[in-house]
Amino acid sequence: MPELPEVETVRRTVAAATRGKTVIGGALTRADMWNGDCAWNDLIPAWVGRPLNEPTRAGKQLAFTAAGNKRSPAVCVHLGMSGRLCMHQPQGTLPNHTHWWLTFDDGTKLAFTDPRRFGGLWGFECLEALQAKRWSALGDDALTIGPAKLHRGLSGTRRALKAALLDQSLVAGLGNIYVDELLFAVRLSPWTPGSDVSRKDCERLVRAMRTLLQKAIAAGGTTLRDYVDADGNAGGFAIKHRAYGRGGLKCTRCRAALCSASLAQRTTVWCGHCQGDPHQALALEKKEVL
DNA sequence: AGGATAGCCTGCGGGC
DNA sequence: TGCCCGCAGGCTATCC
Repeated sequence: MPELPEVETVRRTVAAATRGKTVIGGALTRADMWNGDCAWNDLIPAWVGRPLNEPTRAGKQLAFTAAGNKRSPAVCVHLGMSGRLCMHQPQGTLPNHTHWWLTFDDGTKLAFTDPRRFGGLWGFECLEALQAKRWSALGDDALTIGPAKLHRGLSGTRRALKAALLDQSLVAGLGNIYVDELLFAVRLSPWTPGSDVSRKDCERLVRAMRTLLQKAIAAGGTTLRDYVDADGNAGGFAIKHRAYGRGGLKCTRCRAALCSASLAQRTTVWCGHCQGDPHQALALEKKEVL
């Protein structure tokens, strides 16, 4: 499931795979996957005959523009749960559930494929419009947010730390996997109320967040099920999960059995011994622990 | 108005 | 073998 490192890996591999190529056409085969205020049919003529710029990323979203045109229309791609952006050879058939693609002058295609359709596409008249109308709702990117900003965001809420970190308007790019891994790494309970997280903890969170995400990017993204980069490669398994998906297994630090419960509608795994806090028991009384 | 919660959607794996 | 059910989850809409 694409989170920040996977999306960043896609961004880099798409950039490399489309470099030097010119857009000659494309197709949108599922109109309901397209949103925003610039229609696909109005956008594509402005792209034909031009190469793509290197895509930009905000959190888990990518933006594409065409080169050689200062006010090129922009397409925002959000992969959602099961979305993929892959290059396909001229003779290859596009996979099922391919909703949109671009064709390049060498016959290759860049295709957006999303079986579950939790992802989507948004067209805007230019990159600035995309940023103003869509990305303005995002918090600072998880790779660049500072401890002060994070602390401000958390201090105003009593909701659980995990729920807050999943909130893209607070910090953009984290998903279920990396939040569980991050909280395990810094030994904070996912149930800690946001406003109980100290400034010092925020400094540790920011440091650990950058380390974790950068390691995952260096490994080509972590992979569980659906994710592949633009070349169709699964992410490296160099990043071993220490919390995510390990409910009931032994903690790699203290050998205690890892706890698993639902928090913010997400399966959440943590070590009740290493990450325990006074709020946990109270919070869990209201929840059913699995 | 913050915060919790349903619903969207398909593929896959476990159980029978 | 094959079917059915439950689960996976990012985000939006809706309700409390």
